[in-house]
Amino acid sequence: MSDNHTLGSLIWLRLVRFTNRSHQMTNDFLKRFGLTTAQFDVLVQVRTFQPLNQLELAGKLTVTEGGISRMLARLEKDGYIERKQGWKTKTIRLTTRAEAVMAQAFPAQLAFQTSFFDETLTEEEQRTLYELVTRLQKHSTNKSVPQE
Amino acid sequence: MSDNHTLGSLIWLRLVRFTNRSHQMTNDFLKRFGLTTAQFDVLVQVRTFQPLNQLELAGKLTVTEGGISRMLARLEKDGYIERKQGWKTKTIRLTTRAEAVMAQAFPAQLAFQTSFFDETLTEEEQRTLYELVTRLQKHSTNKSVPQE
DNA sequence: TAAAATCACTTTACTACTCAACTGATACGA
DNA sequence: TCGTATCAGTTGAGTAGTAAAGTGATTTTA
Repeated sequence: MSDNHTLGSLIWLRLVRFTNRSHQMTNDFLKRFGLTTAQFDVLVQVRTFQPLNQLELAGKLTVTEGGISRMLARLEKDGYIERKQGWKTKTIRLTTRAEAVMAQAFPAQLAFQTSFFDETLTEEEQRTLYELVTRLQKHSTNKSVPQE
Repeated sequence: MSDNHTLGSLIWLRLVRFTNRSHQMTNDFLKRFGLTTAQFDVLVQVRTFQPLNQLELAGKLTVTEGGISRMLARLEKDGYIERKQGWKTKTIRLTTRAEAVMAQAFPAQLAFQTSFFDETLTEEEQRTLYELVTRLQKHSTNKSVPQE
């Protein structure tokens, strides 16, 4: 281990480059359905948890309220979601158009995403990776930034 | 394993949420040095590989040429880097100001980043994770998006 | 019951990226 | 020597995010 790196920092770098590349390729892949990676990500969450409000959705996507507000405005304009102002909150649902697109896009994207892993890791290795990454991800939601 | 998920897609989701959260927390952490995560990432690469040109740098950061062009324009304006027009290419170097900032920021950020891993995984587990992620990352640089 | 707090969401100004069209300099073939 | 190709970098238009201030309707409290 050199002065300039720790095992953790090397893992971090690989993770960032990998997720970045995958994000770009997923964007490219999803073009055939007229969706971006971020839009697809939102639609999957809405599809799974609808009806839900904006704050709940922001939490699930690890994005701020402001970010969700804009994103949903675009998706609404494009006819993918509906927002209904209820008692204090806006309730989000997929439109039938989005349901139709997702019925095609979801299994295709699932297969594409899965191929990244199936082409390099055995099932045993994937299980190990899932366990380690799950611990990391759960820890990161509790962790806070140290004081200055 | 349900109809809606594969092991690979579950790993992917955890990875995206984890890198996203870490990115946000790193932004927060680096504020004390007046840097963003993206700027820090660029400065580390320049520090390590200088002198280098913009295309080389774009490759290392898995970012497009256009993205690097804008980013470097900002960093130059803020006095962190210098660009010298050579035979066809622009050669990038850190300024003494950036060297001074990085001498402080680099070890601090290294320790912060490392803590994410040291607080949840044993050294043995980190070694395993590094090996698996390395294979994934290398594979992702060769892989291409399937035809429509 | 009028002022203050709360709550979900929006907006403003910004960073950071994408793709694709463009610039400007050098090289090269007819 | 005059197009033409190439090549590094820039730019325009757009998406996607951030932090922080603002809105507007309720609800609490003094």
